[in-house]
Amino acid sequence: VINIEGTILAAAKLKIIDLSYSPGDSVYEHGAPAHFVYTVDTGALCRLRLLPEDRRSILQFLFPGDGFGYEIGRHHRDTAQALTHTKLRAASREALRAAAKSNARLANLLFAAAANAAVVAEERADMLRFRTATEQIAQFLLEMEVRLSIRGQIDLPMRRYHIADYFGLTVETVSRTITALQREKIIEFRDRAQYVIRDKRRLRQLASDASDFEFWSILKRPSKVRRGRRQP
Amino acid sequence: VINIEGTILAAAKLKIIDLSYSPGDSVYEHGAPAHFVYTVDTGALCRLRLLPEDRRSILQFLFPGDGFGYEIGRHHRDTAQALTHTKLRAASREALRAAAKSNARLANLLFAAAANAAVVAEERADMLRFRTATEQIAQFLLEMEVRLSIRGQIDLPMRRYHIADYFGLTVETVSRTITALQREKIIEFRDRAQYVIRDKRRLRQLASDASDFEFWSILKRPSKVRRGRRQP
DNA sequence: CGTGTAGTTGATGCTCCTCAATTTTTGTGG
DNA sequence: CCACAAAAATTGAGGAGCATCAACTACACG
Repeated sequence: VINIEGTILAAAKLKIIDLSYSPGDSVYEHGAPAHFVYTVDTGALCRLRLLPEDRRSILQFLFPGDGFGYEIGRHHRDTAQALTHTKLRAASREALRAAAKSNARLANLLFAAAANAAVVAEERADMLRFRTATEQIAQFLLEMEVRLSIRGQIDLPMRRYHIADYFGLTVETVSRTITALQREKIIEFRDRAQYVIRDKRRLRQLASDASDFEFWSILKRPSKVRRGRRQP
Repeated sequence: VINIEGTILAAAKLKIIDLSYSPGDSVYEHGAPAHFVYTVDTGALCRLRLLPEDRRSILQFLFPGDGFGYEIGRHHRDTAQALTHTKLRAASREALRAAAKSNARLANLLFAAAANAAVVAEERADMLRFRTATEQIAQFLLEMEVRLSIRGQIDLPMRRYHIADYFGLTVETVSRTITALQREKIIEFRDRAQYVIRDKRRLRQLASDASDFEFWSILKRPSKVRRGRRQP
């Protein structure tokens, strides 16, 4: 949940362990004892939760600099999974807690990190409530550019179904939306992972309001556009 | 965001101010300088955010014992509004911060409160993603019973549109759902505010899975297809 | 080569929203 | 206390957005 960054671990003067994971590996699983806190050195991960009926909910994608793994209770409430080859640095949660007990400065850093996490989580709840699929995915593509782009080229570490589970959509909707954005020449995918933003102004506009984006009609354009109403 | 409870304020030995509000009064508004943190003594409030196009988003309902108003930055990011006659206790945010700087125990209490707020916010984001209107409202009615019931009778301090803005639904959907629950004799409303839970078992069941609830049963045939399967 | 996984595309329909009309409740002044 | 206006809540019809189901393509890997 909470972004325990490298600066915090340095302030605590804790012993750091280096870890390495391959795509698909779990750093920890739901229900496991929460012994460590982690920060991402290189690579990409996601925090997820399994729901009834084979659904998954992805809480967060994690990139270099992000922290995760801190729990209030004794056990992890989520699962952390590597998306690519990933290197982490870990420190003992108990040692961190013990250090915070006598070190007011450290405790205040932790407080600030947790308060920030709460704000971010509330913002996200807001996003999920009111934005359409197109708005959310446009926003997502913009954010991934900020974090991942190399000379304008973005290499997505996650699959379509990760994006779907992050927003509570289906893979079909994600696919259709991305296809529509390509047809409009707003983005361009070289393969399934690599893309370039061609029209950032329109993408930004879509991220804030997709109401004038005629999503389905664009998809149906090759064939005749049927506006005929369904019979009751 | 963060639940700064009375116990925390007591630990900080801060000067406490007593405040009183009438229904509709704002405790603070979006953009105002964040000078104080508050705990609810009596009454009910909500934290909300105004969105484009006359939409509102209610982040949280607040009842006796709940804390609110703490901000990371210098200004409030939300608005806090009284729903009923309300009494609050307030303390200076700066004084709290200053006390935490030298008091590691206090700083750790603040950290725990913030970490808890982050967990709650993440849970809520999850709720909003995957649950239907019926599931969310059933859950809501159960939670209000826990916090507000007096001898089995619940007196809702909020309007229908507050509930709608809390879940990102419309008042019409909230109204239809509540009417359906009454029709099924699961709950019973005396007036718009006061209700009694008549069949808690079924309400609990609906809160976790409303797929077999024949919601539009009067108008439409029930569907036997459940949402959310993903199997080849 | 088959087999499996990821992704795309199409047809159909459920859930909830929008708009509009109506009823009920609340608040105010005579 | 009632009359009246304003606000809140309910009800109905129809449509938008996304899910579901199904079929198909593309690619990886033994």
